Amino acid sequence: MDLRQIRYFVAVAEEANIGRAAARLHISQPPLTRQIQQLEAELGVTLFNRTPRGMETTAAGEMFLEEARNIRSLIEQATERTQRAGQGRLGRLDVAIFGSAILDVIPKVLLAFRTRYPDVKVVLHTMTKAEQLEALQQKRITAGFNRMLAPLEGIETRLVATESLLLAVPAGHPLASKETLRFRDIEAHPIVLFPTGGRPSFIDRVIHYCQESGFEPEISQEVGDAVTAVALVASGFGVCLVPSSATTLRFPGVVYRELAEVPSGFFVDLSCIYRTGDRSPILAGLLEIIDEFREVVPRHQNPSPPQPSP
Amino acid sequence: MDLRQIRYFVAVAEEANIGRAAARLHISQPPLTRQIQQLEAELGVTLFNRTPRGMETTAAGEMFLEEARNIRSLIEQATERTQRAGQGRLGRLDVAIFGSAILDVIPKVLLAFRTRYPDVKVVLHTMTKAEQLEALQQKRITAGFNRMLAPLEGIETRLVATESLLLAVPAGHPLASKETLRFRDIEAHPIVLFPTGGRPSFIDRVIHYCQESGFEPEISQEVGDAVTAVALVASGFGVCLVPSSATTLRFPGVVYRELAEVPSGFFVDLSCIYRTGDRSPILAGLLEIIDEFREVVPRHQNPSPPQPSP
DNA sequence: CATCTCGATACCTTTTCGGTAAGATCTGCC
DNA sequence: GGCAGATCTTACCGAAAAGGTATCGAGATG
Repeated sequence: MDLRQIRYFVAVAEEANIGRAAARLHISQPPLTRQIQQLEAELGVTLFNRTPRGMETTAAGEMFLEEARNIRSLIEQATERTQRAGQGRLGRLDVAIFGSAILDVIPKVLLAFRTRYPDVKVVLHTMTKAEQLEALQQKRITAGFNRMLAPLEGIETRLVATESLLLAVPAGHPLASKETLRFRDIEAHPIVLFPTGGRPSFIDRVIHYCQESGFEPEISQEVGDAVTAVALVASGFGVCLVPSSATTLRFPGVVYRELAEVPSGFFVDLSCIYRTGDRSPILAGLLEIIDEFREVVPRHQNPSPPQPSP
Repeated sequence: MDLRQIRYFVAVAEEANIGRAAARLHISQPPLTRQIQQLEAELGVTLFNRTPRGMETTAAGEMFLEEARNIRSLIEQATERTQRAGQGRLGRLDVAIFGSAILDVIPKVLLAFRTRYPDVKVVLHTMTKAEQLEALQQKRITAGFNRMLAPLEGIETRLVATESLLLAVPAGHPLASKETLRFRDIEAHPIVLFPTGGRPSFIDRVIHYCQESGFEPEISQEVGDAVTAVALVASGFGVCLVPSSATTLRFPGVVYRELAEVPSGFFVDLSCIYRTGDRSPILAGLLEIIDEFREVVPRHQNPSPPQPSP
């Protein structure tokens, strides 16, 4: 069987006349006769009764007409869906985020993506940095969001946002009442760090800041993610350095304070990671949106060019 | 697009390798390459990423693979359903019956048909004889059941059953108690006749019997169908001649009596009517079942060869 | 009975499909 | 680093299939 034969059959069935059907198909009549005969031979069924007035569908022909129309509409649908998938307007986007990346900019990016590509199903997976890299290579996800990324073979990164760092302080804490807070002021106070697992991470960065400023931090506790860290701050475990987007986390008993006289490079990047050479148009659409958002993002604080202390 | 291309595409997608796919399709590799290229060109979409290890479906390719499998299964279904329709094992049978034909043999025939052809939907229409003939010509029905049919242009008949005639008598009626009942005994009693409309009908036949036996019947009432007639008999309107199959109608206060010394041709035929030249295999199936049933049918009475009165 | 309509058949031309041979590119191995 | 192997692509040729023209045959029509 052949789609041509199906198209021809429908024309003949609808016109009930080979000559007219041939005209409609822009071919001459004899080849059409032959195609119909071949179709009947292949199915082993008489589809038309030949009358002196033309062609009249049999019951089997009527059945085949119905199915033929189904086939044609399915093919139309297949074509359209494939083309839309090719343009990235239809399909599925598997994205991994780390625990506290649900804050602020990432939901905004994903919301914009879903609005622009309503027929792309966005599936969110929660994964650590290491899990994201593995999942990327196994193609279980198309993109991941993370911070503190070292350049890696086969993985590309795209900057989403650069965030300044704030200090989360319990409301009654001595530091909460100071007017201007300098980085060195942290020295005397226990500090909560995150995330555990997957070094180098933000923890190493914070320790490095402290050493650069000339002191060793007193580590109160290491926890898995920012949300837990801020919760511990609320309970009085100590203070904690968090990306500015964490201010979306309004925790009773916790206030966020900007710091002056900060060490150099006192900010963190949030990036999107994906496979090098991934030409998926859906990924391209996501990156495009990320690019649009990046210009708008740093609103809690300037993109923090390393501030020399006065 | 072409079913060949779809078949080829599925093979390549499943093998992820043009060479192996070509082997599976029993063609050489270059034509396969070309068909895939043509398919991609026609869709305007890249379906595969060419890697040094083989062919890897893109997201669009994945989408098309899914649709391609749907298309193939739909075509398989179309083929099978059409073939079954061609053999009369799938489709629809529109049958017309007259009011009281629901008795006895016709339900049995239709039940047997539905058992043998479970995928043929049987649709029953209630029509008078005239309506049946019109519906047949307009192809609204495939077959009808009726009695007393005159030969007609374009209509074929097939005998379903030949039934003897019985006399329906009210329980307390003088005739109900007689030991042997002869046809002439009817003479003194009012008679209920059916069906009205569409002469010549059973009514004329009964009147003819009476005249042949040498008397004019006293007509109590003419009604539309046998069921009504028997109901009137129960109410004391008179007696009534009914086909033997009417004994399925067990009406309180009505008894059925056989008659002796009957006129010649004292029976009625029940026939199936259909269009001359209708080659529908479903109709053929119905006629086949009717033929099988006819041999079994006359069980209330012998097929009633005209009995010469002694 | 001549004529018209419609589908089927015969025969030829053109298109398309599949096969063979050779090219280009990347991987992996010694 | 160069060479063998695998894989897809390109080029060209013969074979199969599709379409076109001319004609036939059967049934309807005036």
